[in-house]
Amino acid sequence: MATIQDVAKLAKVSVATVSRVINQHDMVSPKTKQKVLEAIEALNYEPSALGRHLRTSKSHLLLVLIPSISNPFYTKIINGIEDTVIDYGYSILLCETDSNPDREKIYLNFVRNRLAEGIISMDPTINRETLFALAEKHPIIQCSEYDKNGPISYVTIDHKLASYEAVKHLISLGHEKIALINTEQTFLYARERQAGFLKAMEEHRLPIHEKWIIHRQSVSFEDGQKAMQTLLSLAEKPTAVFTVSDMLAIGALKTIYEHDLKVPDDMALVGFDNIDFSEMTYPPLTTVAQPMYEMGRLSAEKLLEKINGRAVESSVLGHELIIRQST
Amino acid sequence: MATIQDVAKLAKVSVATVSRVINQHDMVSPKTKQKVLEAIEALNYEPSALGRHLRTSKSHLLLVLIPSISNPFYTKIINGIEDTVIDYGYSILLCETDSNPDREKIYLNFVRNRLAEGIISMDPTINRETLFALAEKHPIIQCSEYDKNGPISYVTIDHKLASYEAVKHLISLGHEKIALINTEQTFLYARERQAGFLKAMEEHRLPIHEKWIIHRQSVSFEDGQKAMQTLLSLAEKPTAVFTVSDMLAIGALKTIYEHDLKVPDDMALVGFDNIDFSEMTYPPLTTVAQPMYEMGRLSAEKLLEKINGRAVESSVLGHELIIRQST
DNA sequence: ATGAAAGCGCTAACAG
DNA sequence: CTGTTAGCGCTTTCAT
Repeated sequence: MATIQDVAKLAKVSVATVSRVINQHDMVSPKTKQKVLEAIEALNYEPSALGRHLRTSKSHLLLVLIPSISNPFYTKIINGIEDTVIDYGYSILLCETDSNPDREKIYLNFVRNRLAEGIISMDPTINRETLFALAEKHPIIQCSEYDKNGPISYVTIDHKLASYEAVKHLISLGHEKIALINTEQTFLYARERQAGFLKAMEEHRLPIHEKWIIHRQSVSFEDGQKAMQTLLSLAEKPTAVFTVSDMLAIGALKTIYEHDLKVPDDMALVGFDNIDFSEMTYPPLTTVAQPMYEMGRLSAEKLLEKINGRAVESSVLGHELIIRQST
Repeated sequence: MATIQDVAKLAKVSVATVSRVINQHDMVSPKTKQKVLEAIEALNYEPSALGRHLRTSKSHLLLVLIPSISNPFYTKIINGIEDTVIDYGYSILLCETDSNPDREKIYLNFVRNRLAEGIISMDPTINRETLFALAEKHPIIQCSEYDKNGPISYVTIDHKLASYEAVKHLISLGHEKIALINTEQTFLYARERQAGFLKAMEEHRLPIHEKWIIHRQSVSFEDGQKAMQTLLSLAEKPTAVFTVSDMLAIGALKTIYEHDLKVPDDMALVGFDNIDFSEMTYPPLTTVAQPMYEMGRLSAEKLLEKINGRAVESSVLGHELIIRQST
């Protein structure tokens, strides 16, 4: 494998000149440049990223932390991130934490050992103190999940308002017995969306049954199925359900059919995220659209800004209630 | 940021000794080791991956090339890859090519410039010659998509047999008018699956209408919808459709409903991949299960073997026809 | 068991 | 416009 030395030797110039040609520092005469280019060509030379990284202390790598790559919500955000950073010569180290603290530790260390220049965290289960401590020395952006009064800039939507509107929609359709399928309230988004749900219910003096508020550990299809099974085993059943994720809603939908009930007649259903699948279900899901691609794009832009030493603000993006046939 | 020099100075030892402690080369006396450990602790020192990489010419990074992260088929494979490589201290550089040659070029270059130690390619659109040339100098494994007579080891299933069985299943149900929704035949899997389809049809002397074989550019929901629209606009319509991907099948399913037809009564439907969502549709999809996680795991293991200089064989894994209510 | 020193491949300050 | 040179932070002989 040819090095810059080999090229210099063959072109009969110094390594500095070769470096100048490579990096387009154009105070190189056309003929020298030509010689160098020919040598590069002849040796099939490619500058080593390893040498360059050490010298410049820049890896051009960004850490992206997600709980699970199986949720299309995250993959859309990743699309936005990747499309953005590639234009700046950066790449992403995709790290699925699976909410496993050991993995988290390994991955977070990538920024401490300079392998990554910064972090976009979408993992709600991550240890806050660790992240905050890291943020003192390294550029970090939180995407979707964030800490209101923490030191880290974030990109998110107004979860409370969004879920408030979704529940209001259900109420406007005449529903009075409304259930909530949520994840554990350790996550901010879960607390916020629950708050929005409660606000809408209270405003309309609707009954809030403890048994109609289900907390599941994650947002998988399976959790949605289980949650709906619980709901349907109740003596008094709700007529509508608001779920905090399309994945949960789709699982719930399946269980509803297995009980020979009809959506939305026997049970109305609202999801959250507007993943592509949500339009493909039967009936298509009413859901809250988050601007996922834009969230990714913006997070990436902010992180790059931060890496370049500039301060960045947090952003709260808009959402939209998409009304389809499940309500 | 503390370096190994700082640690050495504080502990009053040489950098070599610090390095020995860090890397557990234990010909270090317990007391010296203790001193070093204390200095590391005091300085909050973390070895720089950049320095280490240059010195060892190992980045412990692997390139994973996928056409699109939105397809759950790939995310399952990535799960398998990530779970495997993390145990060996490796991480993955996830690169979505979007079938864009410019991106491909950028990403493939990562292995030429030593940023990545090897490649797992799942991209069918990638330029074969480029990949083959690269494979002469760098460890590469092809996953799912592969080249039969190429120089690169691969992990795949028997696409032809799998689709043959799927179509036989349709035939055994009494269907005689069977359509195929495929992608472009530039991809090996598309050719193989089409061959399996044709073989089953010919074996039973069933009519093969040119108009019943649809080729779409990708395997998105939208392509499935469009393909089914084409099929349903025909004067003579098929009674069953075999699609080469669950994503296509799910899109097709939606279009079938929009035409007020019933599945499987008016139109039977078979997918491919057994993504989680295929069980969530109404009715659940009959599909061919690929061992996606295992494909990822095995690809990773083979790549790591290759990086360590050992030769590896290709593997053809088993598949399974999952019969559900769409047929 | 420990240290001195070379050098991985590159960039950039400085000199000319 | 070009060359010399000093590292970036680490690992690893080779001595001792």
